[in-house]
Amino acid sequence: MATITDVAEKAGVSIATVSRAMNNPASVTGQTLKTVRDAMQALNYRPNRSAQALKLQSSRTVGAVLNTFNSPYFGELITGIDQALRKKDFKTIAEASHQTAEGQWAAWTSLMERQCEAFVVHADMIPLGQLQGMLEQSPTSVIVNRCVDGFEDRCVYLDNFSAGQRAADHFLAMGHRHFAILDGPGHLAEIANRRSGFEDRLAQGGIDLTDVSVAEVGFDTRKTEDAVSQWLTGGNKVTALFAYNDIMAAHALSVCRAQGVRVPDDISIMGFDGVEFTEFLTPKLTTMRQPLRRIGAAAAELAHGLARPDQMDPDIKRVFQAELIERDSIRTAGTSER
Amino acid sequence: MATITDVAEKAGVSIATVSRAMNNPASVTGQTLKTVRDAMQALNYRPNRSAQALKLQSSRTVGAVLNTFNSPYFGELITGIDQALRKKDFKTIAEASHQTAEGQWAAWTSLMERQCEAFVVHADMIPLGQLQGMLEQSPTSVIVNRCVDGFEDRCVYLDNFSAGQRAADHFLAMGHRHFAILDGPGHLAEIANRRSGFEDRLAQGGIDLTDVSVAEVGFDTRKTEDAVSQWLTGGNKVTALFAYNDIMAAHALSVCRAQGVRVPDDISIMGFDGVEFTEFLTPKLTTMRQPLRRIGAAAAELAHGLARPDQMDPDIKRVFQAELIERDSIRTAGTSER
DNA sequence: GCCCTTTACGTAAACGTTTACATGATAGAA
DNA sequence: TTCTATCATGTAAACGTTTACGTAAAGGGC
Repeated sequence: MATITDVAEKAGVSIATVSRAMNNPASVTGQTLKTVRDAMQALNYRPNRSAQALKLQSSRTVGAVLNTFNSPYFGELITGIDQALRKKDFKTIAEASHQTAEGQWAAWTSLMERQCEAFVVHADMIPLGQLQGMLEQSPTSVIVNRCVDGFEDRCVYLDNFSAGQRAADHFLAMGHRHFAILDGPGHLAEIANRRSGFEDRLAQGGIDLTDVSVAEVGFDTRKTEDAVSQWLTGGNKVTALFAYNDIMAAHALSVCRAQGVRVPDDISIMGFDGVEFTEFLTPKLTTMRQPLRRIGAAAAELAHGLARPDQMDPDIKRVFQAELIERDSIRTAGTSER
Repeated sequence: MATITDVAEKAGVSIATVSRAMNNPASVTGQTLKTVRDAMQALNYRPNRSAQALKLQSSRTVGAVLNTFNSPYFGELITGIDQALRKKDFKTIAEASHQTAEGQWAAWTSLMERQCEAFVVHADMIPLGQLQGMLEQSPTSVIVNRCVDGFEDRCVYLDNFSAGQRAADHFLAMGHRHFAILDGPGHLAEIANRRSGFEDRLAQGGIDLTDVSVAEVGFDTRKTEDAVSQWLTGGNKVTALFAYNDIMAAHALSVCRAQGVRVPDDISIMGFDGVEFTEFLTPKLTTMRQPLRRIGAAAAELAHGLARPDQMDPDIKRVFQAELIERDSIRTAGTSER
């Protein structure tokens, strides 16, 4: 790679002049500017951003810690982050943590070493205390999709409690009384919130929570299938199934189909996340959509603002509401059952 | 951020000793090592990778240019890339090009400026001549999913011609004679290859190619729906539909469902790519699977080998074959039709 | 006890930038 | 013509590392 010195030599000027020609063209004669630009062109010169970052103490980069790259959830999130940052003329570096606490730590610190100026971290596996400690130490880190006590102003997340409530409301309004929950990993605070909201409204609606079947299936699709299968064959008349994400809802749908159980006629299913493929399912899946792109963008803007306090937008939205997408996997209870 | 100088001061040694303590612990006394490590701990020291890269002239990073972040296709690809690089103790930086030639150029050069040592580039929009020029200039760039004349040894891709052939063979073997193709952007070489392969075998099978309906729908889902809708209502008895990707196949499925056309009874559909959600479709989609993760991994290994010729694995696979996943969206022709 | 080897550590240069400051030339005012 | 202000450019230091080289102390062989 050609360096600024090569360009300077070729153009017959000093490296300072080359630097000025790039960063402040007005401060250099038209003639010199042309010579320098020609030299850059001829040598295919590209500035070394590492050197630049070192000198300027600023990399114009924010790092993002994601669980994985190949999920529609994180795909949307990172797209939102990247789009927002692009507008600020910042770059994004993403690292995958593979959903382990160690991976999240490793990715986070790796991004710090790479001189990112701010961070958007999906830190769902890191224990609360440690997370708080890190947030204390790293003033430009923002946590996405988790609300951390004492650092609410540095968290951008979905209001899961309320989302759970509204999911329950919808089922209740459709007349459902017999519930099952395909639950995510219970140690994840936001998943727990969501379920709390759901059960909260169920209880208010007069449902005995001990009658609600809950299977904590985590990310295990096999467990999901077993649980659904059991609900379908057991005599407990579940008519409403709330899944903690769309993938699990899709698996539930498959099990129903395999067992000849009709959706929504025999059982209604609600997904969560609202990712693209839910639209292609049969029936089209009713789901609570997370505005992931906007969440990502808001988190990125917040992170950017933390790194550049003078440009901080004072009213960045931090708490987002899920949106119920009514499609075809839920119908009123009772019609085919009583 | 604490620097190596801070650590050296705190530990009461020179920066050289701190550096050695990190990179070659054996070259330092047990006592000093401990002092230094304590100081690093206390100051929460993280080495500055920019400075390191500058000095070492090596960033241990490869850059990847993708069309987008939120597609299952690129999700799988980048996962493969990242996994392979991780094994070599390299990092990945991905940039999204938004599927435009300018975006691909911008991402590529941006990654060069960020001192990546090698590149995995999805450069489907860059004109051939320019691409060849760039490959000439950048000896550690590898192109993924496109075969560039004269640079075959730096391309890792799917054998699309053969994939098209095998797709046709499958339809033919199932007795189909009336075809429609939902085609991608025709200017994309690999898409064209795929269609050539498909038509090649059709012709060999005695099909008159002028009888094959082709709609070049690109990425436009609306066009897809219109085209399918027309085939379904027209009198031309299409029984076999070959889509250039799974998304378009899913849309085709939706249109069929909306119009009361049964799949596969009335029409058989084959997708392409084999991404995860095809499994959740009804009927489960028969599709040609691209081994994207392996393709990504191979491309990454090749790129790494280019940057580190001494570690180059001489027999990295460059051409991959698609795999037919037989599911439920294709059945033998004739049963319900003649 | 002396010399040589080994060992542990420090000094300083270099990587590619940016920028404060210095310098020399040009132009305008007298 | 001379002095000064302005302007274009050059010089050199600094950013945080690594590492060749230098140096001083310790250890071993006689």
